[in-house]
Amino acid sequence: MLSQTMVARNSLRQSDRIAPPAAFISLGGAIELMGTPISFARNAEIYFESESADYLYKVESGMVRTFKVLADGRRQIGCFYWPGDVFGLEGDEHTFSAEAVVNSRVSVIKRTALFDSRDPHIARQLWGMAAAELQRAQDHTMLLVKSAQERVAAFLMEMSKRSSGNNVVDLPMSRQDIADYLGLTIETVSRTLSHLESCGAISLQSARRIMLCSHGTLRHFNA
Amino acid sequence: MLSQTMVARNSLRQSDRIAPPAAFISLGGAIELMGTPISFARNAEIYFESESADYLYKVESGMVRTFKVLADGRRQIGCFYWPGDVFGLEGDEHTFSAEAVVNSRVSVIKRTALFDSRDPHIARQLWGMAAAELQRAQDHTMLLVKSAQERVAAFLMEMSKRSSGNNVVDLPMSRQDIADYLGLTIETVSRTLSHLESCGAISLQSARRIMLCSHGTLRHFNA
DNA sequence: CGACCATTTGATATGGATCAAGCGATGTGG
DNA sequence: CCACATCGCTTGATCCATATCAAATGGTCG
Repeated sequence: MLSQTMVARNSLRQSDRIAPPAAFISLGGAIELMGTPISFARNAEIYFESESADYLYKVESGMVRTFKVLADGRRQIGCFYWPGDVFGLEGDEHTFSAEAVVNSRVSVIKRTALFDSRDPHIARQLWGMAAAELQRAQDHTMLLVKSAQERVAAFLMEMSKRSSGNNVVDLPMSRQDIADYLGLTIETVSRTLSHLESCGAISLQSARRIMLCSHGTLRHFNA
Repeated sequence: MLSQTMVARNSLRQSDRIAPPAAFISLGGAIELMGTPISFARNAEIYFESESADYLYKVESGMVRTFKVLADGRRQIGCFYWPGDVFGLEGDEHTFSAEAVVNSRVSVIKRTALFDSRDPHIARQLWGMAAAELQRAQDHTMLLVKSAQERVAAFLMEMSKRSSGNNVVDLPMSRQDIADYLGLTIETVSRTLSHLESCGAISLQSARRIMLCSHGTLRHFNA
């Protein structure tokens, strides 16, 4: 129950932000009409825990993680967001911080621009996002009560579904990221991956490139 | 990682429903204007996982739990809802089942009555509920990565805050409910409570009535 | 009183954390 | 181009928190 992480919390350097914030198109109809994407370097901070949540964000390329650092220094990752995902949809202030996992482009739009809109199309999109976010959080809760094998297997299947769709998964995130998402240590994640490989369920082509050989076996481990 | 639960899943008896469903006032303005509350007996089912989520529910008295039964038979409780709380706000179909923890009264309203409304007051209330629900789910996630002591201490403080507000907490739910909420076993919950008592942090006046003696100590355990 | 159910307590087992070392890739300076 | 430092990952040995198995206790209702 102690400090697993302590990772690069020095990610506030302004230099991480590659491009300056663009002017936002303050609405024209739908969420697709956002401002020019902003680029964030690997590990750059996008927003911080407790900042007021004035904007919504959409991943255009790369990957974003949201997380919270507990009193004892451990980091819990709330979610990984893929291109197309919207994040930052919370209450009045952010409950998590957000960082780029790899170099990423993110578009931004003022919350009020959407929430004040009377356009039923926008309202429907917003509710869809809220429902998706709640679903993610609930799924995450269900993950955390499973065994290490089940968590890792479920994680791989989720990553597979979100990425290519084929059997080879390229993980943009580190073992520490995975561990902090699954509520495990890097050692356990690593060992579990090795074990899944020895079972023939997966093949570790490199640390970050994994081939899922037997979805059946994985699903079995996932229970 | 095996069957902790297997509890009363035979809760579908019609007799559990004390009163017949009342006619709903199909909107007049706000959520307060719901139909006559329906009574549910202890452990009675309110809705089932995967049913289409056509209604929203508000606890008028008693307590409601939402839960999901995993493939291996374990039960995970998603949330306990107190009087005044609204539940059932999910996507198009329920991801959890809902049951009364004790004899309870629940008011019901058709989702469409609210979602189709153009009343900005209602829209604001809906977003408030969605935000609360998301917050609950995220807090729950953070709970599940803590130690048993931290989970139990956090649980007690949450219960204290939600109920009387004073130092004596009456728990309407069983140890099994608590265990399934915290992702622990009943034995661990029981032992942890005993330990907290031996530390002087709490006093077990009876199994379900707990006095919080030292909020400081509890908060310390909670980390 | 006696049956039943919820809770507590005890003894032991085990999954994952922790501590520690080794390994492979990547990058840097000489 | 190679020696070497660094970083991310894996593997090994051991420890500990919590699960599991088992029994005792207490509270409730007929």
